Amino acid sequence: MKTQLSPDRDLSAQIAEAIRDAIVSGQLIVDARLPSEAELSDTFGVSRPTVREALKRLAAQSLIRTRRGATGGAYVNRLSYDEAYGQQITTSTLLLSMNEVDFHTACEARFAMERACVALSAQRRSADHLAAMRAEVHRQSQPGLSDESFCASDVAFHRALVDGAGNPVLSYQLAGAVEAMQPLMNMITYSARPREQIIHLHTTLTDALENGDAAQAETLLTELEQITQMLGETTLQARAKAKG
Amino acid sequence: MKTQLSPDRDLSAQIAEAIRDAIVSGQLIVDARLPSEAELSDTFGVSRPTVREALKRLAAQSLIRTRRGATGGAYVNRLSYDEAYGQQITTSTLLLSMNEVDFHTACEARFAMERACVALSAQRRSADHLAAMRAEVHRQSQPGLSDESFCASDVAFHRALVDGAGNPVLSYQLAGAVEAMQPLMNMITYSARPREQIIHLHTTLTDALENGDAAQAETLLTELEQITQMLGETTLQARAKAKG
DNA sequence: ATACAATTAATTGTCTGACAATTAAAATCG
DNA sequence: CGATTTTAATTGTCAGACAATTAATTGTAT
Repeated sequence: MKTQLSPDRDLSAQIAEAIRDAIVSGQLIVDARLPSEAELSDTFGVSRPTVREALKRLAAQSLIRTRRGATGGAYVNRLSYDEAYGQQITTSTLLLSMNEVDFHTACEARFAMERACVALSAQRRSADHLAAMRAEVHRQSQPGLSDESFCASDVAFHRALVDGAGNPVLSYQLAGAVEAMQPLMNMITYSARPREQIIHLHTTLTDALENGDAAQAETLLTELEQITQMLGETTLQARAKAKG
Repeated sequence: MKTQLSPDRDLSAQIAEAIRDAIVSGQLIVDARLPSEAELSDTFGVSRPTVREALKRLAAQSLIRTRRGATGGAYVNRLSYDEAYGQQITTSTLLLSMNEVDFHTACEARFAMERACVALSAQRRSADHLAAMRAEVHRQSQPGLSDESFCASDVAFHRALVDGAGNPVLSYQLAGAVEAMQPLMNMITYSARPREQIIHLHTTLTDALENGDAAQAETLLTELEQITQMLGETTLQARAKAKG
């Protein structure tokens, strides 16, 4: 662990960086215990508050966890898929909202990525995945469902589709991306007619995966994208009209 | 901003959460200035070090930036694509290394996602993208190139391919994913024969994009994946042999 | 000897108060 | 009016203290 600090940059940031490097490079392995705050103060030649600020930076990225008490201290955290999702989602969500990504771009990206794993899903999806998808389709066809709930169910449907590919890396990347786009997708108002269309496409898509027909599944996803794009456009136009 | 803190959880974590919520929900907009540390201490009823730990947590996620001086303070940060990349890459890299994702899975995910945008690239790639790709192919054919450099150039090539899709969301998601897999891809040793094959596929792939032939581009990517998978397997077998 | 209780030590969490460094604005002076 | 100095506000860092928590150790009674 590098202990040479330059005095002109934030000390806590440099210390956090040094420890992060040690973790990423494998010098500090999972569940390894870091020196106590007092020891770190000594080795880096800074005060304990400064060390603590550094440790909080790392804790914010789920790189370490801390525990009080006799055998307490800071331990290198095994980054779980769930934690990683969470961070990716907040990051992506902020990125999309702050940089004013338009609906069209977000939608295009989402469906492009989904098409990426539909071929694998057609080969590997389990009965559980198909059941989960059909369950969501059923929920979507319930009368009186709010737009938000319909949208949430839509996400769950696509999540099952993605998980069907049986590749955790793909699931991780896509789930993060799809969830991050939720705020944008949530702007849509789903009236009765498009809901019918979407539900029909979802049903057919599930059938296609059951039959291992990847090509048809891709075509159906493209159709879904077109409907979604149209709905988004309509919604935006309606808003612009209400505004002006 | 919620100021009600429960005494049994980390105060700095709760404060960070409260401010983060205010940012994500839009109560605090980009470039808004947070109250000074002294003011935050008062409103939350905690000491300044505690407030500072909370702010460092947010800074670690690039949610705020701080500046010293008269008009200094903590400001809500506009998350840039670069910062978001950086965070996604460290998170994904750690996730892959700590959870022992195998080469096959990582490789499959990478190429699946690349196929996701090749269709768009075939439509939209500019002359600049094609030029960048050809430049990397040229570098790859230089004699005496180290495996690591070859690999880095490979990433640059695929990065140009992805950017060619002209969708910043797609670029962001994919660039992060591809870079995170670098440590795994770097294990490969590229001997002369596979290099030739790869370079040939890269050239043909560039041509396909230039001609707008999406179908052929996808096929070529699949061939590239097969070669990469084979190389990975060979490398791993060689390592296992050397070990045992 | 064993089960249970009290003590102890190590460690993080928090507070107080102080001073240094930095920065922009305000005041001063030529 | 322009350049320089002063001032005020703010973050960065430090030192020392005490509270809270936790596990190990010690002590004690059965």
